[in-house]
Amino acid sequence: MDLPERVMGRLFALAPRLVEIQDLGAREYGMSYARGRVVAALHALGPVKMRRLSQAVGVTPRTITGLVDALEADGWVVRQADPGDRRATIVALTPAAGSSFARLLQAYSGLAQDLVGDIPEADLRRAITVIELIADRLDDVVRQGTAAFDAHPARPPKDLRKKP
Amino acid sequence: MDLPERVMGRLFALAPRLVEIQDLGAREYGMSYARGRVVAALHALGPVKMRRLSQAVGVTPRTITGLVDALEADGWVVRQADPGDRRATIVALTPAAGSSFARLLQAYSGLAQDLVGDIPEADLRRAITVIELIADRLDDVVRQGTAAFDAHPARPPKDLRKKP
DNA sequence: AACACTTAATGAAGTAGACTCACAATGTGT
DNA sequence: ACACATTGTGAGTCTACTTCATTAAGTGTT
Repeated sequence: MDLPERVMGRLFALAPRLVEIQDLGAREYGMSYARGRVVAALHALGPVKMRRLSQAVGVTPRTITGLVDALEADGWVVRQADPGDRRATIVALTPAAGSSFARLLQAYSGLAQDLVGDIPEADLRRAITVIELIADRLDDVVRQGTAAFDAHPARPPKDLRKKP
Repeated sequence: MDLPERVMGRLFALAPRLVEIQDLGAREYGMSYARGRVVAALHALGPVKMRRLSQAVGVTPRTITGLVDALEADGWVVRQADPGDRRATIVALTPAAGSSFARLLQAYSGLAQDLVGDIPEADLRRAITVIELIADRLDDVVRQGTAAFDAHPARPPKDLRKKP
């Protein structure tokens, strides 16, 4: 088996575990994975409009409405009017949520130490480079949709699926 | 920011994209991400009991029942009686599904070439080592549940959540 | 100023995937 | 033979996600 395949295979296998560990962390703070991603985006971006938040998280605007509803009910975020655009809503972390999330980030920092703290610096730097390159290129692939698979004509074994 | 944090941060950011690209591939073949994982597990393991399949995929037995129901309706898998245990059901890929999935794997192989085919072999090997190490250790963390976070007492900002 | 067009957020309705709990059928050990 | 464990699934619920439709508000054109 060639190397590129193996790298991607390992990463694909790792992905669900990375999601799971984030899910565990989020639930420890009374959130779900999806809501945790919203809080993380807000932590990184600061107060933003709903529309922008939905793009950052990678879901439709309608989905963000629901997630923000839930986070607002639990006191994680507040909705504010946008002074410059009366159609828009600005979402912001509450101060309490900000410090809660900072604690969660600290826990992840400790986890990171446990996981890779003993690996030589040079190797870590190389790994970061590879991972970043994959992330950038994967971004393009995702943006172009299914183009990566279109070269290989694909059909399910039978076609008993419900028609739209 | 220290290196271990950065490595894990990049990986956490990469995870949703890895999932998304697998979702795209699965949908190209008329499946969803979750069903694709079931088919992938069957491809790797061969015919197995429902129970074992649920462990391989990492969901409850009840969830596998539903996924296999759907895959069976679309002709991806068949249920067979277990000769050695009349309680058990053995799930197997259909021949057509086997070759369909092989084509999907080929598409991923091409994708892997596009993504990291130009990276020096030595770097790829190092990256694989790091990723495998993380996967192994993360496995332990996930198995131990939330222990990694328990050191950091955590509360949501308010406690307005519905009580169980 | 009035018109058409676009954009922002959300209501309504539906689907998929995940969970827990309960249960009947079957297997296992004392 | 009896108690206990295991296997798969029915029933019911929840979260996250989608699309389509709607209301309100901004933007641009004549």
